[in-house]
Amino acid sequence: MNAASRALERSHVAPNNIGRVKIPGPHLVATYKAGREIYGQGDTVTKYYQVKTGTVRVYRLLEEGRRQIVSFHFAGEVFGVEAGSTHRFFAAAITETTLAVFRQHTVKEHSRELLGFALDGMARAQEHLLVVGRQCAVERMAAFLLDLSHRLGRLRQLRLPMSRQDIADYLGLTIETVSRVMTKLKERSIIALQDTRAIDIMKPGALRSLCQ
Amino acid sequence: MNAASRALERSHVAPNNIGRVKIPGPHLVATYKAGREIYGQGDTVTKYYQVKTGTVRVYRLLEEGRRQIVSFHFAGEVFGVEAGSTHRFFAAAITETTLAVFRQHTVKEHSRELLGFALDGMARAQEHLLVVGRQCAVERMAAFLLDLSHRLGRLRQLRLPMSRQDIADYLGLTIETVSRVMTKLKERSIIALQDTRAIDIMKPGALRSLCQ
DNA sequence: CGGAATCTTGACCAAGTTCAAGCGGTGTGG
DNA sequence: CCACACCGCTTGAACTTGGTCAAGATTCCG
Repeated sequence: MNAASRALERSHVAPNNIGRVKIPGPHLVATYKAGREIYGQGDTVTKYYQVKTGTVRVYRLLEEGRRQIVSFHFAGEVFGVEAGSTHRFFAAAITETTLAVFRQHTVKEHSRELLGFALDGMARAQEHLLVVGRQCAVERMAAFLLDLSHRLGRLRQLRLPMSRQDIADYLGLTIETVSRVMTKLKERSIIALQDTRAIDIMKPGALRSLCQ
Repeated sequence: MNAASRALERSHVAPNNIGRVKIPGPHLVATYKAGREIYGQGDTVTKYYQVKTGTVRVYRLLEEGRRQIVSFHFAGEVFGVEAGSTHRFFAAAITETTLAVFRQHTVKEHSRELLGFALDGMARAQEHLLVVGRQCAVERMAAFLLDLSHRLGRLRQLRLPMSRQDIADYLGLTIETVSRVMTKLKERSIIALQDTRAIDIMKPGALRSLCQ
């Protein structure tokens, strides 16, 4: 297949095209304490949300205590836009979070702006799928850390808002594996840890070559 | 978490809301032989497509010959709508396929209809992610077969348009594992195989209880 | 009929999970 | 102020699932 020979650069989902965009129209601002649920699976869709500060996780609970986190959302990012009339996932604040809340009264008249969010969400889910479907544990962590550093402002120093359990459930791993991979990256001096949540990316190049 | 106690019925992505919809506007009809590429990663996005007959796979090639199939598309389904101006995946015909081809000149004026496709694509990718991230091999196959039977018209008898390799690359497994799981399902009389591509779902209930 | 795909099966192996114990920080109550 | 329990994280050892490698079987065609 000649297609294979084409340049396949890692495509990060355009992080800035809706980044800190101010969405026009009236909205409320709501604050959620860490751990608070924003909406639940089965709830009627009436609003969508833009993170002002904090971090949100969108996830599904499966039987036997399994959980899959579908996406994290940071400042500027939009979530809660869905295909049907009821939410198919749960959303919760990870840290204390403030949200701009928009009414979704007439999806039709907002379709132009919503389209961007939907396409972005689709792209994110697809890239995520790639990582979870075809990469090993180290590659997943590398991809995750790079994505995070991009979305939090291309920083070398990261402060993780989420727990190891959240990371594990996002990457389709166990908490123990996440921990072991962290240790391995630390041993190779690819990252450094101030404490468990404060990560320093020492060798971004090494991370990049790991995940692709 | 009280959220966990809510009814969590398996949410199949609404298969019919854009199913066989006739999209208004001028379009070409194009035919692709089995295996032919429809677009490649990096190509400029100028069109989007609705399958009239046949089956399409959308995928990415990774290093070391790894491949992840992001989605399959059957008659009536739309693909090729993307966030950016270049395609982030490859698309190819699996069997001989005819497509209705729509120009995407002004995304803005089509945003209302495109929104539906984008939301649908997002939902599909998210459900897929769930399967690949948190289910074992048997559960993945079960989910796959059920999804397929829904989308091909809630049939008991399926004719798989794709190879074992395609299924493996869709589910994040190897071809050998797919084969072994098929055999196991056959041994348990949950499915029956006329030939490798013709599947009879004997116990849909058993399949359903397997995948969740 | 022969040759090439495609698929199945088996034996072995490795990555990641499971289970269990220990560490370190934090908060609480005696 | 210290003791103790709790929580999140790390580490180790045993185990399991699915991957790898290799050999056959089956189908598809020319």
